[in-house]
Amino acid sequence: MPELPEVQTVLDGLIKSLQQKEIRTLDCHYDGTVIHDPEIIQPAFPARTTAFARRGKYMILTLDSGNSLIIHLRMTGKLVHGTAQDSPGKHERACFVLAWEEALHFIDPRTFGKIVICNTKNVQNYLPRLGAEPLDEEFDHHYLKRMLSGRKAPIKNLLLDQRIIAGLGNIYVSEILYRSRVRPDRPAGMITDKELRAIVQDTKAVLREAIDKNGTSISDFRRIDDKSGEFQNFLKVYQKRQCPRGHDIEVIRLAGRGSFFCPICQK
DNA sequence: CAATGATCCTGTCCGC
DNA sequence: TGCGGACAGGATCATT
Repeated sequence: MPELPEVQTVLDGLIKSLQQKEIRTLDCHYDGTVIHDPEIIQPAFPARTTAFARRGKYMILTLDSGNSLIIHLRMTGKLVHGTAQDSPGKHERACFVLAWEEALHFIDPRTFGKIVICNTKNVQNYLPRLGAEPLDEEFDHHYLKRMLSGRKAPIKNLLLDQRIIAGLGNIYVSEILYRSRVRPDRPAGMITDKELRAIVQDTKAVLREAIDKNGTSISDFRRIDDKSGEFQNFLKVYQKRQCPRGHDIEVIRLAGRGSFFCPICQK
């Protein structure tokens, strides 16, 4: 499940493998995967990428045709660098055809992923309201306190809310709360200042470590070169039976998702 | 507005 | 061997 570190890993791979190469076409092999803005500047292709950016779990590529690409991998999407001769695989939903028979294949078994091509001036219309970037200075305990004060929903639900923090998903929220020693079902508004500071620090630390390890490959996530990330080897509670201190992990359902935590280490 | 639940979708796993 | 059903979950929409 690509979260911020996985998206950043894919984006870093794109910056290296796509660079300013000419994109000749964007083929769609599954109805609904590629979304066209009515105000696309024609011809959209061929085009070259002039800027690569990430906002939350969205990748935004600025093209020199006046258009932009917004890519969201959702659950199972991946981009794989290959050749244009590869016949579309069973789960290939779209394909960027490059010069010299190169291609970027968009593989997405569960079909939730999306690629938007839009006029660059319309990019914001295709992005939802997103909260702070967790690695920006703006994301500190003052911000978190402001967003969570008075809220009664479990802390985990709100850390997953992209309108509050952009980029966290189920795996990293579980890991962050374990490090901060806060139970995921605690009402968010009741978290102490000291704990909020810990959550902010641990969020930044976990994300930086995970980016450093090229993300977490739990099920489908792969890098552009189809290699796995390595952070799955450093998870402490997610899908674990015991925490590092040997206590049994408890699994509960929050926000419709499996939530792993240590009932002894986390208060 | 806040909180919760259903929905989309398919590969995988489990029990029979 | 194969079938049905539960499960996985990011974002969005509907409901209370």
